[in-house]
Amino acid sequence: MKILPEKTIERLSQYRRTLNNFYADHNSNRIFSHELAALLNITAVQVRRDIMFIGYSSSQRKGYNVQELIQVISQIIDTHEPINVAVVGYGNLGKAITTYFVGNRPKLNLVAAFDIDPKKIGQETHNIKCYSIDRLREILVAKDITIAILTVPTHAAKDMAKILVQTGIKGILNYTTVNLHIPPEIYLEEYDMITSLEKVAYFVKNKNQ
Amino acid sequence: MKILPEKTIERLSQYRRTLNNFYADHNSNRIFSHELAALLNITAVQVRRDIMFIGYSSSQRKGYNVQELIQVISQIIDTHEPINVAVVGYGNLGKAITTYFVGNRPKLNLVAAFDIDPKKIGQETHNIKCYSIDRLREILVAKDITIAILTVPTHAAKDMAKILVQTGIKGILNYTTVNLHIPPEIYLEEYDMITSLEKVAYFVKNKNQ
DNA sequence: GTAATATTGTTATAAAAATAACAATTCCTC
DNA sequence: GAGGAATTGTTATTTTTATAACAATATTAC
Ligand SMILES: NC(=O)c1ccc[n+]([C@@H]2O[C@H](COP(=O)([O-])OP(=O)(O)OC[C@H]3O[C@@H](n4cnc5c(N)ncnc54)[C@H](O)[C@@H]3O)[C@@H](O)[C@H]2O)c1
Ligand SMILES: NC(=O)c1ccc[n+]([C@@H]2O[C@H](COP(=O)([O-])OP(=O)(O)OC[C@H]3O[C@@H](n4cnc5c(N)ncnc54)[C@H](O)[C@@H]3O)[C@@H](O)[C@H]2O)c1
Repeated sequence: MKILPEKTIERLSQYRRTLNNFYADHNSNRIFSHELAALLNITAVQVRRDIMFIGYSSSQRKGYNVQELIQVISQIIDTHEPINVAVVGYGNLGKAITTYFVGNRPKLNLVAAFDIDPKKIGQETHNIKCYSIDRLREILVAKDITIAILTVPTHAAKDMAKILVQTGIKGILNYTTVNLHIPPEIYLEEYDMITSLEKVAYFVKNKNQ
Repeated sequence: MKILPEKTIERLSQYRRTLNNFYADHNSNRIFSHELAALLNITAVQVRRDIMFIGYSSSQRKGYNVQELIQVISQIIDTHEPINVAVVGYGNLGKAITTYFVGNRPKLNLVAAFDIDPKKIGQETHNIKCYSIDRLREILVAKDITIAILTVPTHAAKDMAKILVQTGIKGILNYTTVNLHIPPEIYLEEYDMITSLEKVAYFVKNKNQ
């Protein structure tokens, strides 16, 4: 299948989460585009267009089959084999993420954490161990880890990204407040909380214009 | 000034952060559009266009004055009076955020945290106290808090949003994996880590297409 | 002092994303 | 079973965002 737009991929992830909740709550196997849209604060057309993109269709006038839709979305955004993920930097944020992710997605396994601090190394949360950063390459290979979530301190981010690239990582989700420069074949997603908060502040301030 | 595009606001926040770092590192007061762009992995035109939007200009051929540019950006994205922010839900993520924010932005003050758990109430990090959620309205008013960062468990998110709306909050930054439904005059920004990670996984998988 | 070069500022164009419009279909009511 | 209503699927349009093109200007090299 042709590669899908970024925004569609983001929404597909949200659709799946919402559909799972919907199924659990309503025990209904049918959902209309406007129902799904309302749950996500978007328009029904948007939903239908995304669903068109992924090539799924319902019999008209009946709404979508919830289970089927979940499956079709999963076929697109999940991989066949589970993807293994590591947290690099087991501090406040790294630990929060580790706790949070455990068991969250069947095909996205958080399988290791790394830190440089001897006090952190050896710690364990829900069977996820924190390893010494010195063992990064060894463990990445051994556990077939392809994605890293970067939560080291700002000053260490650049070097750590370099090392991750050298070990052959395929994707990085960067939560440090440093913009990384890595080869284009490695997928990089960056998120900055302060930027989000400043955005909220700006639009709160300027909402009546 | 006319309201600026969302993406420009996001980039302005990033520009300011990058400019501050640049100034500290290089002790230079001049930066070219292509330098700033390279630091952020974007194009020089994008930078120049954003700077045009905010009405700042350098004398041609000399690059931008770093300090001035920081100031102009600050005038736009900062408020005159500092904005006060609260974290609602003092768990793993809420605590991480609290620790992280302290002193980070001069005009964005994280001034309180809230929780329902008696064990959390009364805890203090860097002078930020965790209050009982029962005192939400009282403290929001007393401390003039206008923005809330929501980090309660999923099941409590909906109700908490309702309460925040009732107390007259102006903006919410929602980190729970629940899409909120609040009146349009309240600015809402939502971010879901799982969606980001699933996006990375998808584009890692489909990078060669 | 002139030509070449580098850089900005701005307009023009393209690409991406969202919304609107509407035909086709199914279901419901009578 | 005719007519109306609701819903999907798709094309058309608009809006937003990013990129390209390029004139204007300052700087540098000679
Ligand atoms: N805490 C938050 O809510 C938050 C929010 C936004 C961004 N961030 C960013 O996330 C990053 C981490 O924040 P935090 O609050 O968790 O900080 P933290 O200091 O609690 O954690 C950082 C961890 O990284 C470890 N570390 C240091 N150097 C390392 C290296 N070379 N290799 C491996 N591990 C190393 C430290 O030992 C520590 O455990 C920072 O860059 C911060 O800017 C944090
Ligand atoms: N931890 C992460 O890295 C992470 C990442 C993405 C999203 N999230 C989301 O953030 C939220 C919090 O995650 P967490 O890992 O910090 O969970 P957590 O359980 O550690 O923290 C939640 C806190 O909220 C408090 N709380 C419960 N009900 C409350 C109420 N009615 N009012 C006020 N406080 C209340 C709890 O006492 C607890 O301290 C969840 O919705 C989760 O989905 C967390």
